[in-house]
Amino acid sequence: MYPFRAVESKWQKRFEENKSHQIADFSKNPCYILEMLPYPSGKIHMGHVRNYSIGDAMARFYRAKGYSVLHPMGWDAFGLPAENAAMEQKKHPKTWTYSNIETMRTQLKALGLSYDWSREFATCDELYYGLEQKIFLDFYDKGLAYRKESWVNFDPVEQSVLANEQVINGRGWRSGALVERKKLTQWSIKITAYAEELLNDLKKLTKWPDKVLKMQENWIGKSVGAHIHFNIDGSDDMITVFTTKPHTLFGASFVAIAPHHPFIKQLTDPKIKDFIGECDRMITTEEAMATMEKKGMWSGYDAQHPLIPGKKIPIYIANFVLSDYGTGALFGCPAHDTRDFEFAHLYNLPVHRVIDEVDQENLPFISNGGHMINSDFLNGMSQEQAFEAIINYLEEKGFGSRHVTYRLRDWLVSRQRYWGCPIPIIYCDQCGTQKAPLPVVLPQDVSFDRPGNPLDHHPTWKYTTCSTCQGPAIRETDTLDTFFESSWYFLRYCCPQDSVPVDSPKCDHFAPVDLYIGGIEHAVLHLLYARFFTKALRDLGYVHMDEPFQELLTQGMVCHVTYQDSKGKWVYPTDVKKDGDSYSHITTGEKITLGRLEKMSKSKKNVVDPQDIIDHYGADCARLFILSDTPPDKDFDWNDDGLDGCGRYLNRLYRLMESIKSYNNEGTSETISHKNLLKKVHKLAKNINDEYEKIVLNKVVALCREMTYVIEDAIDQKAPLPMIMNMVQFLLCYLQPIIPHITHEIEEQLAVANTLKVFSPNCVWMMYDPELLKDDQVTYVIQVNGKLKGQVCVPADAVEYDIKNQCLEHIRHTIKDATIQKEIFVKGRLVNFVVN
RNA sequence: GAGACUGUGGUGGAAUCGGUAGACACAGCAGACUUAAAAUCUGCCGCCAUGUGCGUGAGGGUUCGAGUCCCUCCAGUCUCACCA
Repeated sequence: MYPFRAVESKWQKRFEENKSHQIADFSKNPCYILEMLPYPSGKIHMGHVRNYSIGDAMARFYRAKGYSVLHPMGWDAFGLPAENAAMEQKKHPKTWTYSNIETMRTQLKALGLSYDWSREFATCDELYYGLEQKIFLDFYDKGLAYRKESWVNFDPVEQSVLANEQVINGRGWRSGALVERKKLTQWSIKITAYAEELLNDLKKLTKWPDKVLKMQENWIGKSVGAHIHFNIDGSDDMITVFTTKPHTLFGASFVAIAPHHPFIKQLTDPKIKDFIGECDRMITTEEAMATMEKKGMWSGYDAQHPLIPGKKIPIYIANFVLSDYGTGALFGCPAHDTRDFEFAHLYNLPVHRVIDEVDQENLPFISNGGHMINSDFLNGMSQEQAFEAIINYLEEKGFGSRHVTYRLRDWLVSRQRYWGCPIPIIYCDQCGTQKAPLPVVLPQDVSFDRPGNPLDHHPTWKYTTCSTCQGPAIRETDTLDTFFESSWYFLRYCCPQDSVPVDSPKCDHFAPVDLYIGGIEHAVLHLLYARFFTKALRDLGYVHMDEPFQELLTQGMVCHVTYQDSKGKWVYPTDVKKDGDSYSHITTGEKITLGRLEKMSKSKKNVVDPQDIIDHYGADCARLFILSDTPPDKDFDWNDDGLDGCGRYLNRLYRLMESIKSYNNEGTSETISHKNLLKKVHKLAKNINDEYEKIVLNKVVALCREMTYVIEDAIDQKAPLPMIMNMVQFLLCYLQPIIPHITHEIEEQLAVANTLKVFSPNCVWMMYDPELLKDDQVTYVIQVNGKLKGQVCVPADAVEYDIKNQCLEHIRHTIKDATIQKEIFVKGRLVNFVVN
């Protein structure tokens, strides 16, 4: 039996003592492999094990191939759970966080992950967030960080802003209180300044999954159209609308504005005030938004149609018009827009058709085809022609202009929270908004005994002096959204101790990240923010690259079946006993029903603790199992049976080693059969190399298992020892990235017995010999009318004529006297006879 | 409502360019070893069944040949969701 406990701790100790995973040689080819950093919530979960096993296999692969691999790890350590823990367990967020980090670091080390721990940091380290404040001020100087009033989700119990995803059915996810829409002055980051570049550079990301590129493209949401100005009857004001279909302007029958459009301020009718209040209350959840009934109210004003003198169209306030998209106003053309059509029906507004196409009588008519009608000078044009023509006309007359709008909004970063990076700003009555001297350090003595932001309640911290006039001033008490920290940590790993946020030469050496691995749930926000930071930091001179992550692998979720008792309560897998086809509770004996496979989550209790797996089976076994059956990008279904199989395989490897150690080499000589086994090894070696390059690690494992059987055959067939040792070198080399402990142990033990050296101390990647990939025999498949009828083995240099004849001989009895009408010959593969 | 992706044995999954469907594993079955068990080893393992059979969600098409390409439909998963 393979003594995994002793072996694993031995090698982990040795790796650490030898600093095996720190970068020794800066002249070699650099390669940066990175996995998304974890939130230190307490202990690691299976998702971490999967993410980091994939990353570690790739890091070890490239290291073994001779690259100087940067493979760091750190902690995304700011965030709300630390404050919740402070309230529930009376622990200081800092204490809680660092103690969790301690636990999780120990766990990651127990998995044998090859991180360069000398570069580790937590984003809540004073050094890290202090330098982040420098970046914030750089953004501020460039106008990329600014304060604006915006509508936010405000939780009245928590006294804090909530992110959209923290609002569930209109209530705060934790307090359960009805969320209010509130207008607050908040710090925002001008990500929209980079919208066009963020969109265009998606083209450069050729090694990103299409799905993620598409999601980012949709998120940025570029729309090309026009601004059109409408004069208001009886007012000096003007309403500007954004539209992507300016050519349908002659079909306009109303203008609709958002409930918070500036024009509303002029309206005094109490009924309108009521209506706006109603709109405010209705919003919040996304599904509700989508299914919400359209409601509108006439503002009491009409707009003058810009192109039809004397024609007036009503101005409505409508609940479905978004105040922060476009101009917060639109014109409705019911004939060619479903939403406008619906609205027109509701309020009996006219429907004017302006696009015609044969056999398309029904309204609303929505398509890119047809030609313009009822539209004066646009009549007869295609939609594209009319689009250009009307924009030119509007610009000429000063009625409007070409305009591009993005769905992407600026990034609101203020949070009324303690456990985050303080926004380094002070407010002085005399001098206004001032940059704070850095670093702005979080005070330790805070209390969480009342709602709201502890920084705001702190008796002294908030009060300071203005750095310009030395007069009294107060600090900004909001902290930054924690996505801020994860937007540049990958640059910091290149220079974790430097006194500047990012040291350009060090960063230029390793960045951009060659391979970034993490969950699909970060497809938009984190990855978009990180891309934005990279571009902004480039423009500030910190880095010299456009994109942070060359290749992206989004690994699938780890899933497990769910169990429920008769009352519908979730039950942990460890509490379930299986008897044949039925399941029962291990202590109460109650009947348990099997639910569907779902992502492992604490709330459904369908979790398996990685620590239990490491304790019972060892790190190599856990790593092997999680990499073996499922491609990294697909969801992984956990089942304990597979784990036993992996344990058996490790034992098998260990036995293989022992049989080699006691191998009797006397009187053996190489035969053709041995040579063929060697060829098999080289063929497998080629495939394994290819699969590693493609990060299809489940196939790497499958092919390695095949290679193991070939070596066992070679031993059974008494192949010469040097040949067997050579085969084992291949196998150990290819398995080492996946199961590092056992492979190092076997290498060491065989090195004592013989003279094998594969990867320690100096890595040599085993490369197959192309000569040995060639076959002197080729198998041809014989088909009749495309159906398989047999196969034949011919010498590799056989000519087409001979092969065909041999095949024909083989199937003559099957086709009897049918005439052969055609013969298809595919070199090296098959012969197909077409008969009538 | 819009879009994207996926669909292969009891299960996870293989199958370069359209060329032997089911690699590798899990589960299962039978046997060997053993006083016995564990471990290990050997064999079997898509279906009907014994053949010119059927079979990659269903139906059609292109082709000498389709899991792979095209069309229609069904199911599931995910993303976006009044974006003017």
